[in-house]
Amino acid sequence: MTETNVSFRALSESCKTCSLAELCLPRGLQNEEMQRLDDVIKARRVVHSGDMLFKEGHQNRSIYAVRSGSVKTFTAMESGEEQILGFHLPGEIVGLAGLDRSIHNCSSKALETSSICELPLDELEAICLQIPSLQKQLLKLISREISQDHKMLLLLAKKNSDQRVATFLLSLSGRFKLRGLASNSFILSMSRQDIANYLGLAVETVSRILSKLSDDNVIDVTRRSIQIMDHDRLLSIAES
Amino acid sequence: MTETNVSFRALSESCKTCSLAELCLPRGLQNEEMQRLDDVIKARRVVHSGDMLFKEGHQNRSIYAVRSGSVKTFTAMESGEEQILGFHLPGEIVGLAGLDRSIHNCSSKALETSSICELPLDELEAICLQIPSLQKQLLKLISREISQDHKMLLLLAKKNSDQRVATFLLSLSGRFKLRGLASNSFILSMSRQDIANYLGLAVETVSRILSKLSDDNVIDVTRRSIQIMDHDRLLSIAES
DNA sequence: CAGTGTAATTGATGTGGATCAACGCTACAC
DNA sequence: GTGTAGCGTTGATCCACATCAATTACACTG
Repeated sequence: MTETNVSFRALSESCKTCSLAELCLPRGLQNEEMQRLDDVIKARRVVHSGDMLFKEGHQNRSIYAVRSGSVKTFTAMESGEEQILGFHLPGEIVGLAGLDRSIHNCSSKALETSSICELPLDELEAICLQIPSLQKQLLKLISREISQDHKMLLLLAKKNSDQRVATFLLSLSGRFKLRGLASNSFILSMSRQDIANYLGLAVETVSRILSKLSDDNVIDVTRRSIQIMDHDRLLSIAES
Repeated sequence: MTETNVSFRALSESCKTCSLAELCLPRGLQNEEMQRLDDVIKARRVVHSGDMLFKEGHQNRSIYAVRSGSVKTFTAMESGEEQILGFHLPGEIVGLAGLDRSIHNCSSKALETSSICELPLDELEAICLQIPSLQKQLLKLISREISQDHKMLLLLAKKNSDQRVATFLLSLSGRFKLRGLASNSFILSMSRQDIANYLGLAVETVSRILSKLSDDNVIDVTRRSIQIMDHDRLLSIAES
């Protein structure tokens, strides 16, 4: 997959004109405030598939907003194997687990060519004290992160493999919709391996379930391209 | 279990003299600042086993610090069954998932007679803007919460039942130690059912593993009383 | 466009932990 | 004391998913 899911969106050089502003950190800011946030953003850089945003164990100095493309965050077990903690789409913030400026307890890697805004914590913290609505939005994003993690705890502790895969597809679908993208037809930026790892399953199991869903005409799968044919059915599988 | 794990500690009426201050929100505050935090604390109330601190779906107006005893937080699936998200010991903060003052996405219930400090978000937010080191400590506690959730994601996605139970016991042990309590001999405030639910296992599995660990002289179990006999062995099981 | 490496699929088999069932222990009531 | 209820343990069986193994489908390279 060489092009991003939001390749057709203009990648503005400023939060003020960024089409993702309503989802991202600048939500609710006045024009002048947004300019100050813009000034904080250290760099809007482009990363490629496999590039690291930050590494576990390193000093944490920034959080990152995904502007286009997608990234994953993951942590290593004692044994060395990785556990994927989340996938992040445009408008989502990466690195919130390290807001206290200690060392990173997870790593982050681009899944495809992506555009990333870097926000140094020192400066972000400073303007948060001056712009209460920014502070508020940051807290909202943190709460959302924790809630999302809680949903995953529930998924991993209670749901069977069918429910996990269905829940995963619906989560992606919903997040694409929120971004004004097609929610019933999208490209997976992550491998089956990544999906399996994230969902606590074997690759073969994920593959088999996708095939079964396809046979049952609930979805249509062609390698990384997904079409949701029967959203209700998928939902009832996810929540069964 | 009728008495709390920290029943011997003085339960002060003020953060300034609270023995848990170094673990809790007031960490790093000056004397005068601590007084202002004290003023924010709405109530120091005593709850009993089974009492709810807050309920999923209700409006979120406060966070809570556990002063003595212990509580659990949990969320309900569509089907109604609960999933425990965490256990909270003295000095730990409950309710961080709802810092944005939306509605609670989980519930919290006391596991035993416990003393709880309630901090209304409106006022907490206000003095956070005035006391930067309080703001900092709050962020640290949030980061810790997210990190803890990430450890649980890894546990649920990758660890087998032996590793899960061993990891659980070591986590409790470490947290008791941090509080100056006996780390090798403690009472579980939660039922086998709660442990199993939290770890994504069946009650029978938890029971069997505790028995096996006891047979192997790694721990000693008598109902809810736990003694860790061989910490290193337990660690090697947890990380195997 | 043949050749190679990686990702994904599909089938066959094995197993860890769930489920079902029975029983033991402790606490509390009367 | 005896009864009873809830929690915890232990044993027998089953099954969902992992693992192992083989094959297929692309993507990339020269």
